[in-house]
Amino acid sequence: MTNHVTRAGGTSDSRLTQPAYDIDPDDIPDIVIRRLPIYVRTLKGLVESGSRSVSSEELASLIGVTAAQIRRDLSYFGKFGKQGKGYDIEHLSGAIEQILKLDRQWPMVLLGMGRLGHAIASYRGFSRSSFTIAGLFDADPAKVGEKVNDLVIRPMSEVADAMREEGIRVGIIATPRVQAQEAADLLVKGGAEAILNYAPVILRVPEHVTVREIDPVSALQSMTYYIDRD
Amino acid sequence: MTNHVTRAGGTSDSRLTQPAYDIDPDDIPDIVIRRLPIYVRTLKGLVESGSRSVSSEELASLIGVTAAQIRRDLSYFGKFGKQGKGYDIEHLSGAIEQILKLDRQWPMVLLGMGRLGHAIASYRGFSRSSFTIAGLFDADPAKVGEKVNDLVIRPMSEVADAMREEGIRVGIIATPRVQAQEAADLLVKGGAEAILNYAPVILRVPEHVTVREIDPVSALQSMTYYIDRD
DNA sequence: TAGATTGTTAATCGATTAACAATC
DNA sequence: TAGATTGTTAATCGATTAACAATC
Repeated sequence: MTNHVTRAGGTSDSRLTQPAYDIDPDDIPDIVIRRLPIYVRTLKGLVESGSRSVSSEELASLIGVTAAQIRRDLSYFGKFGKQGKGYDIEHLSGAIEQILKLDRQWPMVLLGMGRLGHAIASYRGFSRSSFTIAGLFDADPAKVGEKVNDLVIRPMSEVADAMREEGIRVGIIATPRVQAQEAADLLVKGGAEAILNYAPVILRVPEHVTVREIDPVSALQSMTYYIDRD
Repeated sequence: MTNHVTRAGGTSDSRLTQPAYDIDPDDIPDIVIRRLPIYVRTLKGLVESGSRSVSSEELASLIGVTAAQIRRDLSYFGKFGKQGKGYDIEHLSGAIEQILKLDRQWPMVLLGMGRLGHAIASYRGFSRSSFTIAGLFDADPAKVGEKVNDLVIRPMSEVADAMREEGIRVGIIATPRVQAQEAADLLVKGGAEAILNYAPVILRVPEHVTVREIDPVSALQSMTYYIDRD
């Protein structure tokens, strides 16, 4: 789930909102990291609505968590608020984006260009959110060469080389289930450190690679448990 | 997250693998419920591969969890294995499917027929997994009447009535962000007890309604935190 | 029977919450 | 200044793991 990064030498600028000592990503619970995107999203919504600052209490009620949790989560990374005032929305939003490394655009490769792959390739939500699909790949020679949104589908065998050449370290798997592990292996070979997996399989990857599953079927299958009458 | 079901009167058939006393769904951690679909999926894979029984140890290594966790999870629901032997794969799989109420087909309504909605409507994975899309709805009159896979898109205003008439209690939201809460309200009005939400918003729903989020952007945004070099 | 593996309890680990001193 | 709200610590809650008696 996590890797073993240690950030290099702390700076001595005491005005930084980041704590002066180094943060080891391994010291911060992954569950906290997974909440940060929701904080950013909600803060950006507040910016749109014209607000300038929020208290942890207000933010918490918007998100549906406790104020204590928000304050504790943020305290892992530094001090971002003002007692009596709350948080400056733009500042906090920017700070979390920096923590998550969302202050840049991440190119991604997409593996598997069936129905699902096509839908993902055409999805507009990624680019607004620091991500760009930069390469499409499929194992089926019949699909290779097809053009999808200005990108040409390339042969699966070229993934690893393409990733290294283009400095891509994020991959999306949208292959059929049985080819997903193979796809993951290729991504790892290409130097992937983050994999978004739409295939219904648990992938085996080295410890330094993070994987997140997108699994609507499992989500549905767990909800029916709670449904009352038949 | 959970509701307040109590199953009616326990049976006296002592051969049942289900415990004779009643299980209150609220007594079982949601995190356990969310793992059950993965157990089923993995067991079905084992059936395909021709195996007849598995130990908790083997199953655990396939899934990437501990054997203790699997045994403890299952113990919430009854006794499914044989000491010295392990679990009969078909039997365990069937038992968990019954617990999750996957021993039937669940009709669903899909709200929002933009790009994403179309992709979801065309997805084949649901029907193999106890779910059927039975109704398509959109707020845009221009889309109403359009035929997608044998289903005609109906006006959003008809959702609640359609759900009640057809006895549908599962809904999928694929509307734009700003219309998602409105869509959720309509689903609740129609008697929904389970909502799969693809829109990037936290939905407000009554306590007896379960919601699960499908949020690939947040998943990506939390993974970049762990990426090493820039 | 001996060996293997379950089901379950108690110990451990980790995350959430409550409380409050610090401080804007 | 008084009031509000943060940042942080300690207490609580909940989930995971280890260990092992029960038993196939």
